[in-house]
Amino acid sequence: MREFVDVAKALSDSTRVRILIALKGRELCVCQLVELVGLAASTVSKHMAVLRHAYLVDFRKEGRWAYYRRVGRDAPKRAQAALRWLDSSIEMKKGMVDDATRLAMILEIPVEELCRTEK
Amino acid sequence: MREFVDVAKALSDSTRVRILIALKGRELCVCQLVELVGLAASTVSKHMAVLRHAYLVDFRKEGRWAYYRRVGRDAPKRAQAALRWLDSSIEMKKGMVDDATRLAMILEIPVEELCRTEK
DNA sequence: TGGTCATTTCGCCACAGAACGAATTATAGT
DNA sequence: ACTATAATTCGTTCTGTGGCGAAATGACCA
Repeated sequence: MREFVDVAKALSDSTRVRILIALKGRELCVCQLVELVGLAASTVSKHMAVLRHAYLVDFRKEGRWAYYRRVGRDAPKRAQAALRWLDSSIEMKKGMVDDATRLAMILEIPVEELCRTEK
Repeated sequence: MREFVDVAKALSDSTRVRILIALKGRELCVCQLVELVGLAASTVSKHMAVLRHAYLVDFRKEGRWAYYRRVGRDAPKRAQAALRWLDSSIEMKKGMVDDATRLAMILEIPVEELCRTEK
């Protein structure tokens, strides 16, 4: 019950949903997510903490970078069910398409270059 | 997308989740829901408006009473999928059992009597 | 050891939303 | 028509959360 509501809360913000959709089938670095959603790094980091606590994402640190990915089969069932619900509910339209093309462009750029703070 | 987040928001409050669980397989009057969750009628009414706008519940008015029920097959797919997700995620434990027995007691009382304001 | 840089944590502000009681609306009964 | 009452809407208060920039953390490099 408590856990269910926590997961629902995690899914009840459009930025977090955009991130989860972007993470479908791939892992992404924080700086790539920052570029995708166009918010401050601290804000994105906070969002990722929310997703982590709901067991919707996992991450690994590689040097200075943190790569986030969706949780796998070892995650709680409610998290997997939530991701299935998300994927089955989202239709590709409006903002989603924009994100998809934007993400494609981001993936073109090497991470080392993308993360340069100046830009 | 927008719609998905709205549904997720509707599910991200424990009172609303309790109500949706109570509504599984039956319709309930507002005064019964008030009795169940123990909140002010105005608060419950607002919760029901949120659930309505997310297309998770429907209602019919019978005289002074308003009977709420879960939406049926004619509702948006995302709403039905959300309810399926809810049902599959909730396990009967802790607060849920309390609600179940409490609801059983409430159902014993005729609505006309239950809605008497004095009590 | 010191400097740079990606990420997170902290402190703050602004707004969304959950709660209540009071006022309003609508229906039933007299 | 008047009263009673179930439900909703309104106005208010308070807590929770999203946003940012600044400071702290931790890793790499020189």
